Amino acid sequence: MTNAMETGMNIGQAAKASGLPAKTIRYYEDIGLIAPKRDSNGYRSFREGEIHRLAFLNRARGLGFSIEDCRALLGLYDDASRASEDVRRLAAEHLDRIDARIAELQEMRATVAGLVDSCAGDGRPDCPILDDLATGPLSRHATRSRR
Amino acid sequence: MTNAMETGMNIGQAAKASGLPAKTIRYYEDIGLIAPKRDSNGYRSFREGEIHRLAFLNRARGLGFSIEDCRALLGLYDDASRASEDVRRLAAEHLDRIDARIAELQEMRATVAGLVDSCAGDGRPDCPILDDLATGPLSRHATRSRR
DNA sequence: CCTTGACCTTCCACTAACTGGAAGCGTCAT
DNA sequence: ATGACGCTTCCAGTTAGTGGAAGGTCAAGG
Repeated sequence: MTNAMETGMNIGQAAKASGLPAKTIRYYEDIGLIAPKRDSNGYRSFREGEIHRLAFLNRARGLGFSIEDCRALLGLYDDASRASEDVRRLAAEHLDRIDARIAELQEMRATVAGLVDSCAGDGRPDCPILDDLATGPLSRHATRSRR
Repeated sequence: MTNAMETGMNIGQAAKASGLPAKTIRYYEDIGLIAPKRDSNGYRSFREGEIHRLAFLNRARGLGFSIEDCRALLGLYDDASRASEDVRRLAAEHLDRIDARIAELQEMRATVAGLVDSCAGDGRPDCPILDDLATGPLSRHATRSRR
């Protein structure tokens, strides 16, 4: 049997229960993602609902959703009359961003791997990596798509 | 034959020639990556060497090297007695970081793609995405490797 | 009662790599 | 000389926290 009068966890307990560092929890309160009650001594008091929200945030952030995405997701989570379409769209857009980022990184990877391969990596100064950086194509601001 | 008295480009020309925005060039000077001379009117004056360095930076940044990596790479570039080993190691470490990041993103991608697939995305409120976020495993601070 | 140590509080500063904008000269063509 | 640019500096904001200082609170032990 648990106590009838649930007092709520303090931030250290909430951190353990949610998996988030206490600092991060305070930060999330600062930016309005959560709003725990305070005890008479000024300590934050987290109960089931808040812990849940924190775990939700931990998971969403772990999947790479931005803080603003998380804010929107929590809003939808709280809204019983939401349309799952809205949630799905948010996630699908995030998926697209992940895919774009992966593609970008894979392109970098290919180039950098080529450079590493081309370099002897010995004590001599000759280095195709530096040669390439010095004379290779201008990539970033010249060719990368604007958004 | 080019002019015997090279005057040097001003920042706008240097931006065009290097592919970097003027703002970024000023920033690179601030943090000590370049040190262009000044004309009598206070304008920066870039010549071949500086333009080259800027293009080098543009390319290295485009390959994802950090500013500090770039500083080190430029240092090696300037050092005729460098060992290509040092350059190669820098690049190889960067490659490892890229690979780690790609792996991380691919894991996110798989999970997010699964969530998107599972959601009807219609007008009804039922949403497996929110359900998963609310109850799924705590990923980030719970399981991710510390460094 | 007092102290010690582990919590908790707030607030300020710092991170990476820029980007935007304001205020104020310089330059050039009309 | 007037307007349109281009250049200068400096300040602020971006993302998502993290680190640390200064100080209040609480439970246990002496």
